[in-house]
Amino acid sequence: MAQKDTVDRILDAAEALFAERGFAETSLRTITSTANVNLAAVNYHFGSKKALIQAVFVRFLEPLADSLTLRLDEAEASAKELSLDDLLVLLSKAILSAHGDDVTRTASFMRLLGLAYTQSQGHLRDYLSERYGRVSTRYVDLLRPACPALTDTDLFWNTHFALGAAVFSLSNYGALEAMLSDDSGEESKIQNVIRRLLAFISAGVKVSL
Amino acid sequence: MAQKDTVDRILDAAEALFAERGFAETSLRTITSTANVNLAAVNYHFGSKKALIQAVFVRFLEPLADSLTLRLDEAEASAKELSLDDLLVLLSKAILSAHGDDVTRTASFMRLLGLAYTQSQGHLRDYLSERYGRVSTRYVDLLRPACPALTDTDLFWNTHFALGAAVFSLSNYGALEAMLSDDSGEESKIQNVIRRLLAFISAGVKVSL
DNA sequence: TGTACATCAGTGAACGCGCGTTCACTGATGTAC
DNA sequence: TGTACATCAGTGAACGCGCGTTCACTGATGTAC
Repeated sequence: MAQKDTVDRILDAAEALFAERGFAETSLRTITSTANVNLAAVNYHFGSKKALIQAVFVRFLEPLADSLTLRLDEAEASAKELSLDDLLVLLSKAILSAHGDDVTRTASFMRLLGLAYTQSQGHLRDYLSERYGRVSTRYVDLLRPACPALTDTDLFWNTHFALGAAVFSLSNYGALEAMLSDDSGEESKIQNVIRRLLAFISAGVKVSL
Repeated sequence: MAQKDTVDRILDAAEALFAERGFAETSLRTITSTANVNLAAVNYHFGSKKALIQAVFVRFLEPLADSLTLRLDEAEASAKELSLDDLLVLLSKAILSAHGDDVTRTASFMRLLGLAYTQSQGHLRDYLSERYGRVSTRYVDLLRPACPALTDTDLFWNTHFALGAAVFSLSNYGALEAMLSDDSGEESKIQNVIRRLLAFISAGVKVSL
């Protein structure tokens, strides 16, 4: 077949359009016409719009969770202590490598994560935390010994500040990049921005009240 | 009159409901019935739903911009150098004092700011940056001498990381607080969280690549 | 002071529209005997 | 090998519904002379 099959075409279009406009603002008619697919195909393959939203997240997060689990296994097997920076680098590598270095797609998916938090997608939050709670808990548990000076409350808030910085800046990456004057050129390339972000987070997370 | 007048009741209901659910997910019917007001009153007083959204932002941001301008005037008149921490404290005091220490309302408004960034409210972004661009540019210009070690690009990205940490964590404050176990009690009071946030930001913003 | 008119906040009902979903249907492929 | 039936991806048209907006209208208050 010259084209990808229907299910993938729907997921591709939905992912891009949701990231661009949000969930409520993207209609099934827009998705299906972008995907060159019949309107009824979404309900045929996924059952509902809600289920389509979940499927978009699962398609992205499943490889990410696998990659993260694998890297954590390796790191723990090596038996040496994992520093905060080790853990940050590990996470960012897992995120970036999970989809074949398609950095743009990763950045645009960050928008979806941001939307999932801000928009009232309760069904999605519950679904994702049920499905990926284990690996994220495991990661946070490794953060504790890496930051021995911090109380649990310190760590809780600092990780959420860090999450906010990451989600917000990556999800607005396109708009932010456009704000920088053209002559800064190389400096704003996304890999550089991620290095900046990691440095920012690394400094912030270590702070205790 | 026993009740506030119609315009204020509409704005109160809209602010709360938008923050809770997002713009597209909140219908005029929900707003007007919450406000005990006729459905047509929104279009009568504001002209359209878009204009209502803008009015909600203006009602909150106008006192904030005034308060910030006043404090910047005072600080610059004192003629002593403003450190990064001086500037952060100044901004957070301006934000918190702009609405009579109603911290909860301030936190819920942060959700609206987050939504304005993530949801496709292009009209809103343009409108707000036209209206409040001057005072925010003035603030950023003061940040530069306070962080002499940073290049403009450093400062650009670091301020946006900081903005992300602030918007995300305050806008999800309710949900995050609920995640903390009950026995941490006082520790999560919002004033404490803001102190934590300022410390996090202060450390992060100083970082250069 | 009294009358005529203008202004304005607010109302109730209806408008057309785009939405997610449903349903009867088609046509291709696979399976049983 | 041939026929009958089942399965399944995909389709076109329609469904009812909730949405933002409009419009003719009411009733109270203010203004002019």
